[in-house]
Amino acid sequence: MQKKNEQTMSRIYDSAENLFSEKDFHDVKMEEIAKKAGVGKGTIYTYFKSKEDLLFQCLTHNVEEHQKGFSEVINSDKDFKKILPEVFNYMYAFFKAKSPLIQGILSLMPRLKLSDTDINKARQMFQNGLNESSKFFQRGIDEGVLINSVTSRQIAIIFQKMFDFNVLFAFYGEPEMSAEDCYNFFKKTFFRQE
Amino acid sequence: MQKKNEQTMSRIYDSAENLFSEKDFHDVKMEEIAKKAGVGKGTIYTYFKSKEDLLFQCLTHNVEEHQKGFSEVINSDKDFKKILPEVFNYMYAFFKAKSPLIQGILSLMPRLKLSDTDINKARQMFQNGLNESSKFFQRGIDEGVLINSVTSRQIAIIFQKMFDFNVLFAFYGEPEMSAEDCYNFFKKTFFRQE
Amino acid sequence: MQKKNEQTMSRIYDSAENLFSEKDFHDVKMEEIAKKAGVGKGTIYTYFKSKEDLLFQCLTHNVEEHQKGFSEVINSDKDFKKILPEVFNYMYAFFKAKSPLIQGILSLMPRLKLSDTDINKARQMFQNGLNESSKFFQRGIDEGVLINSVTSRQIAIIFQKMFDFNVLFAFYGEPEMSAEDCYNFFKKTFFRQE
Amino acid sequence: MQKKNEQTMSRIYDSAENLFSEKDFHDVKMEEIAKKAGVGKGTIYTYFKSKEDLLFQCLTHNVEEHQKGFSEVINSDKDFKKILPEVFNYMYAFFKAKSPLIQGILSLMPRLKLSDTDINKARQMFQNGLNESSKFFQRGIDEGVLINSVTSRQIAIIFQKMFDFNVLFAFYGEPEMSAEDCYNFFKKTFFRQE
DNA sequence: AATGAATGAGGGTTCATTCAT
DNA sequence: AATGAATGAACCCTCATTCAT
Repeated sequence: MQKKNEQTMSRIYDSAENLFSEKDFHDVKMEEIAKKAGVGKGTIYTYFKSKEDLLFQCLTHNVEEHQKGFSEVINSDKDFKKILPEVFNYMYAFFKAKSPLIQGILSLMPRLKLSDTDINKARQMFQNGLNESSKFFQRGIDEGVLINSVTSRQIAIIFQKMFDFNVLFAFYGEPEMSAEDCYNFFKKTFFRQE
Repeated sequence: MQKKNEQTMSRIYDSAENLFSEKDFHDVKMEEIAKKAGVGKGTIYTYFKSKEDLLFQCLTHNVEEHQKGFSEVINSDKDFKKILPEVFNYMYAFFKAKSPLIQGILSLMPRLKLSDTDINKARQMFQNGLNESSKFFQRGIDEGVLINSVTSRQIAIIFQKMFDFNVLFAFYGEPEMSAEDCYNFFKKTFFRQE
Repeated sequence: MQKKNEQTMSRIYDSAENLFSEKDFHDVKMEEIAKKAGVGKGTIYTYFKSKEDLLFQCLTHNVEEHQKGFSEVINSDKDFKKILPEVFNYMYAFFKAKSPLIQGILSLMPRLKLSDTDINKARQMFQNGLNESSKFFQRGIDEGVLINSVTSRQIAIIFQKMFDFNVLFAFYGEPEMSAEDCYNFFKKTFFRQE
Repeated sequence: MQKKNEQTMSRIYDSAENLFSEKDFHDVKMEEIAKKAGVGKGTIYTYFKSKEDLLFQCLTHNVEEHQKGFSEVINSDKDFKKILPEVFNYMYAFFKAKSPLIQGILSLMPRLKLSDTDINKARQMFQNGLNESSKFFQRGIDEGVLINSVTSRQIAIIFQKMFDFNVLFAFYGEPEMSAEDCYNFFKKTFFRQE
């Protein structure tokens, strides 16, 4: 019984994440989510309180997964310079898939009818993420690879934002930046000049 | 479309811009716009074809106004270093007010039922804006103030994005960046080290 | 002053009659009527109480005009058989142009917010029309041209309905009946067999 | 489109047919249909794409049902003269109930946003109806009961129109024709004189 | 008298959510 | 637990009518 639940829930998650990542919250219909998940519309409400809750759980689900993966990548023993390209590949793939989902949340969050507990949970989650990547970039600074005129926390934020650039680029008709482009750009901007 | 009363239109613009800047397209109700503008619901449709058209016109209206103001600021005779702080003040104020509106458009644009003419107009408008600011940053590069490891166009894009950072900052519970903070940050990142 | 009024009113009549004859009451917009009449929307309300009143006045206007013309045609001294083709030409032209207007009224009438006076006026008008044409067909019966197995009044009603056949014919994809076809049909149906 | 509950659909059909038969398309409100059907407003949209679609389906539904019944009546083995009064009873009852609905369609059809498939289906349906009754009247001609100075097709059309006479009669304040009156009238008009 | 900008009641339609099965 | 038919609040938009000029 529990197993079947897990599977159904998982299918709903996948479907919802896919759709929320693809389009705006209001343009994703519950019916669509149900259909893609291969379940009835009512079933979703067995697992999630509301559409907004579903979005929120998706975010949590995604970000936690992401941060687990991200931690694995950055907590390698190799030195900073060796890891960095991997980090970019990882982030690039993640943001390409999930950026709209996260953007959606960020702009929706203020109006989300969520409990304070939930909001704090989200905040904490993001905080942890930022802390984690800050530590990583601090390592870069400490190893003398990155400039120290900006803090590791600032770098971490810009780093995240960087993967959103493609939205603008697409709009301007510029070619998209590849993971490698991002890496080179980062290098130019934040690496210490020899 | 355009009928008579310049003032009514202006009031609708103001109201719509305010609301579209404050929340998501789907969460702004026509009635709300009308109420805030102090006009009847139907009046809006005397000036704008649809809600989507209204959003689009708001964008055009805003961006054009912004670019006029921006051009005035950057096309001063003073040298780059003197102008830069003013530019930051200007951009900061503008983005603080309009960033959500522009973000909204950017994420909505692909699904907007706009004529090709309108889309091209928008694209052109943004292109012009980017070109204008690119030229400005090129001046900074040419005058030896800015690093030349990134192109002026890239700087222009990062420059724009920078004013979005506060959205993330607010979410992380970090204190907002002031215009001056932005300026200092920019200096640290893009100024040539002496 | 009075003259100018007459002219404006006349232009509104023409415009409204045209449009009401062309399409359904609800599909004719006041703005459209005003535009076609070359007047402002508000002007119509100087002459007519409401859209429904306008429709009603149009009908009255038309039917009275029609009946005046019709009377002229049938009250000729020529004998019945001579006049009949002319009558068909007249009716055919009139119904081709006005049938939708009249149909519109007939189906709308029950819900028309008209004063009892107005309704009685309309009823009287139609009654007069029927009486007039009944008299004519009675002449045909009396002159031994028409069969006497149906009353003149019944003939008069069928006669009117006949000109509506083309609506059905068009729908069935049959070729329209010309005035002459109508005449021949009438002859076959109502003429006494020699 | 078609979901499950046959009964709900049936209730919507009945309600819509009633109302569309009673008044003009534009004067029938979806809410009214829903209320009369004892369902929620939204429920209608589970079964019908739009108001226009509902009207169209009503027509199809009615006409098909009518033609099935009509066929049963006329395809009896009894001879023409025996069947005819039954036919009149049947048609009279049907048109008394449905004529306004059909009239409504016919005048609305040109502006209905229907697919070509739908329009052709409708046309075909009406054609079949006409063919069926034409065949019947042809039998009357062949059996020497009806005059042959008009074609069976023409008779079929007049026959249909005859049941609309009451609309005009009501308007003129004449007493309605009963089924028997219609029959007698038809006899007078189309029966071969002995 | 003439205008047309302004109005807002009203209607069609959507869709998150519920609940009987 | 799962379903999907049913619901109705909510929303965009239309258009007859009004009224200040």
